[in-house]
Amino acid sequence: MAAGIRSIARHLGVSVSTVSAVINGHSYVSPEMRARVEQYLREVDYQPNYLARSLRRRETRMVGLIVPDLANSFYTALSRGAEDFLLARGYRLIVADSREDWKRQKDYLESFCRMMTDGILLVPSSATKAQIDRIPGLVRGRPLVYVDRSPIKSPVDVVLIDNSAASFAATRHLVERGHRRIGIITEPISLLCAADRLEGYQHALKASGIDVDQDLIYIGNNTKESAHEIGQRMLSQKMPPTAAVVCNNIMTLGFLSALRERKVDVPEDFSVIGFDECDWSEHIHPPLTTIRQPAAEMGATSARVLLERMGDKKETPPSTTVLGFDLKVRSSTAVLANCGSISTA
Amino acid sequence: MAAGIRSIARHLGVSVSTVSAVINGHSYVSPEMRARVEQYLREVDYQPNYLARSLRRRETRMVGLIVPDLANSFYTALSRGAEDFLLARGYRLIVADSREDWKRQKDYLESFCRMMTDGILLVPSSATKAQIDRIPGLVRGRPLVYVDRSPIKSPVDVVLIDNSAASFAATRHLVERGHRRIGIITEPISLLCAADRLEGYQHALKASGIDVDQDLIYIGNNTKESAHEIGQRMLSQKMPPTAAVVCNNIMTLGFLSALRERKVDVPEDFSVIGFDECDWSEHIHPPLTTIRQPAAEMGATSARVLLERMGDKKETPPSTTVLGFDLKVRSSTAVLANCGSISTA
DNA sequence: TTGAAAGCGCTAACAT
DNA sequence: ATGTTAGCGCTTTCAA
Repeated sequence: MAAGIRSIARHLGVSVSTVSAVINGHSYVSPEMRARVEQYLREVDYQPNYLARSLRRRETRMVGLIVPDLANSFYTALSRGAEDFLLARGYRLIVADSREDWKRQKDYLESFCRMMTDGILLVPSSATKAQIDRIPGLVRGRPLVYVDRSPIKSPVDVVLIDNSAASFAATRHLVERGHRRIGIITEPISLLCAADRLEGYQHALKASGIDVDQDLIYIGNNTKESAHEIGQRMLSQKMPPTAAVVCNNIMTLGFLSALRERKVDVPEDFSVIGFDECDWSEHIHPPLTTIRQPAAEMGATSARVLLERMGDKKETPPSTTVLGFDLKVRSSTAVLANCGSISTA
Repeated sequence: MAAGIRSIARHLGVSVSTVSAVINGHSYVSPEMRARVEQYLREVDYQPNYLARSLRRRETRMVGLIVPDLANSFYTALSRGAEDFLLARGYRLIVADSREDWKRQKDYLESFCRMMTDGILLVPSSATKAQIDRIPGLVRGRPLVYVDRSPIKSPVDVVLIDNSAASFAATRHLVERGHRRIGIITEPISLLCAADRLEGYQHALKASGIDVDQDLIYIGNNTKESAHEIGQRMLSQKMPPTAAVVCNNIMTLGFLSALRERKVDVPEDFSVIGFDECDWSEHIHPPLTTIRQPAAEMGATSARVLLERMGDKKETPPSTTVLGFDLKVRSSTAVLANCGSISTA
């Protein structure tokens, strides 16, 4: 159907290599010849077949990105950051959504390899240690960089924020508001990101002379539902906390709805601080205090690191790039009104 | 690097076609041979090169989807619906984000063609009529279906809801709450979707004996910012409306923030009804009354229509598939407290 | 400056 | 049941 280089050459009475040369802007083609070919190329609106080109060139100029939840606007922002950076350098970005599912992630990793993407950006989904260790093998030597989350001790490049410090800041913010019983709702701690956040939280408590209470540490799975369930459970405890740091913005929504159901007012009765800035962060009730991660920058930076790795012949050892974060204080965190006791059903 | 079919054949002392036959599950290979080959395939963890396979087979089993705003969860839901449907049928989905930008959309359309996707799902970005008319040409005969939005009178398959009826229902809901001055914040009316919504709105007003006031029709560009600016302008009018239907969920957020700035309380002073259900719809203040579109179903249905079109040799005329919607009433729409006058700065 | 020809890794006739 | 071979559409030596 679509005109190929061959038929074009035949039509023009020139060789395929000449046509190819003008398509690829090689300099030795005579101006007249170039004009004639270009003219015709435009006429038939020639579109190169990337399959053939990539097969021959042995590069696709595509990079794949896998995120655990594309419905989470943190990851769409990250994706746009990476896309813009790559587009400006002649690469296309293919994004895939693992939905926090190991199988899906594995399939995408495999697909990307089969599609011959030149490199892979991965926000690993939570998984078992054994699964996580399989990742480097799955990409079969292709350049890979972990973004936002990373395995504990990884043999590949990583780009993320200082999650420990971020969580420390969040927790300290709550302590400064007078809270002593502070909970944390975290992701499964199979990944460094979650482990660091937990660590920062514990560190902040200790630094303030508060004992870490294991009953105040809740593990969710990054869904609204799990956070909702955690909220229910939390409020049924004998001594519920008066504040919580929630490590994922989707979980924040689920947690807030549990509080609302139990008629626990935020921030009068309970303070909440979330991770990641969203479209709706300032629109929900009450406007949410959050730890803001530079999502777009994270995407762009990881793309840069990946491109560097791709162009690196001398096996430079894996790098770790740490980005900044900041605390955006809104209305969801406040000094407790009736210190110490909150109404639970 | 990666083992190819050729080196595998050589290693096994068999021909490439035999290896190819077992890879593709052709039945005429003897059980022993099959076992031996499969065994080795597993051993080296053979991954077929999709570029080569697709080039040869002249099909990629990939379909491309372009949405205007991936940060809008309506479109991520749509995308997941399409992805699940396609995956189950052996197709992969590539999603791209045009960011409501014609140039980006055009580039992706072109990219998809060059990548030889077998079909394309398109939620067209708003654009000029001339641009929209170019779309069928850009895909160069590739199967295409418009999703959610479509050009007025399109020569290709379309899947959407009855936007006119949806907007009618939204407007009527407001009328039933006693509102007479009702505004509509819509997308650029270059596409049928927006035109229909405007039409449904006007129809509902007329059906209730209310004159359509051109000053109550606002055209935004699907960004928070544009809706915020519209909100400002609206509240500065001599006779502002007391309610509005907002045709896009991102614009709803921007519009609400304008109301908040002007200290106009929702729903006491002003009622708002939005389009599309989001994670945060029930979490914002106040919980939002919305028209719910079946996003995932829309994705799946459009994928089905596309596959049918792809497998259709006899040029069946373009179809239009209309999906249902419903009205989810929450707290953002109410009877006006102080009928008729609202406080504007 | 242009052309001829050899593949990239795979599939699918077409032999055998 | 297995092997030989001709491409898919392109890029890229290499020769002319």
